[in-house]
Amino acid sequence: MKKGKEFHTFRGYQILDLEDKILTSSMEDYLEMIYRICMENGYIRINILSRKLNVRPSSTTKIIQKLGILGLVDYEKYGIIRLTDKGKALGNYLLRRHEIIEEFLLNLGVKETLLKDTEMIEHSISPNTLKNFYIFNKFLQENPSISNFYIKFKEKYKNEDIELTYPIK
Amino acid sequence: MKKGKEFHTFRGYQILDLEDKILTSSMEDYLEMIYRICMENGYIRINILSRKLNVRPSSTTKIIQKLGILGLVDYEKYGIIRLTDKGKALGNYLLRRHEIIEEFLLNLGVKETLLKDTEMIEHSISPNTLKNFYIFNKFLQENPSISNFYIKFKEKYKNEDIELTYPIK
DNA sequence: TAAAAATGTTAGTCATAGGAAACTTTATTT
DNA sequence: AAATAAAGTTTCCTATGACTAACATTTTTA
Repeated sequence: MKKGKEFHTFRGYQILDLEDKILTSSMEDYLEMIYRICMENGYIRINILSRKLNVRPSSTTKIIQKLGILGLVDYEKYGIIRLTDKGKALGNYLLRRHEIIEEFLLNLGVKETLLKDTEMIEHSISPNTLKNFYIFNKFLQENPSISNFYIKFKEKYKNEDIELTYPIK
Repeated sequence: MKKGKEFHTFRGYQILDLEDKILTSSMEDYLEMIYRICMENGYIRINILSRKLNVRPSSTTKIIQKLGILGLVDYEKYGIIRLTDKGKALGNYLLRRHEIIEEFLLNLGVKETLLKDTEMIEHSISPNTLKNFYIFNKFLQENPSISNFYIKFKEKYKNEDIELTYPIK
């Protein structure tokens, strides 16, 4: 009987996730970006998407084909990419998740690494943890005095050198 | 001139990280576990480590060889694994990081998925974000009345159905 | 101490998702 | 319309870190 406290490697978790998740982390990133742009523009092309995500078109083609098979985008060779209803629903969730995490990190005081940390955490947390992030955002929103108090509290530690960086080169 | 707002895929970030990071995420998981056990036991063996991380011994052997080359563990074929000073310093940091994140999530109300979320976030955040987590823990610790107030606040939303889960099967 | 069991290693396979190069198709110019 | 440029695709390659199977070594037990 496992105690539910079983450790796994990062890779191990990823492999376990494959079994019950529809999309891999990278596929989610593509879909999220497609959603962002299609909501404005109606469609997107391989090239633009590649540039937005800093990958080569050949990588994008491959992923789009997969998203097509999954019924998340409408797409045929050399054509434009559009979201299906299913793709829209999922894309909307992904963007929402992104925004909750981004606001959460912002509330905590994260700045320079905001985008990267958001994009990495997106793929790391369970729906319930996301909900907790969301509730925390709400908490600060509804209690501005605590929010301000917290901001002042942070200031104290701002320059304090708590060594929380890699100890070796 | 990039605006520092450049998006990347999950994979893209991982590949960028390889350039300036010493260890991959999985290697960090192995080292952290080695540290946990060596601090108690002085050494560890391939088999035990494999069981702890839910991987096969052949996977462990390969990673240990890499950690050996990096000078983080002392190890020779069929022998025991010990941490070098360098390995201890890094392992200590990794465990510390783990514990800060775990406490942070606990403070937010994460329970069932605590271990998995902690292990995933470990590899997702920058040192500065870790520091922000740490400061938040301190904040609640030093302000128990706010901490209690926050716990009550969470209760209100506990059963509220904010749909923050995958919208499709 | 010889046989059996447990432990550890090596070699080869897999999937993901990135890239380069060569090619095809579509769009733009002249 | 033909030539050129841009966009997209395909094929093949790479790395990581899982796995299995076969083999080697060490430890235990009879």
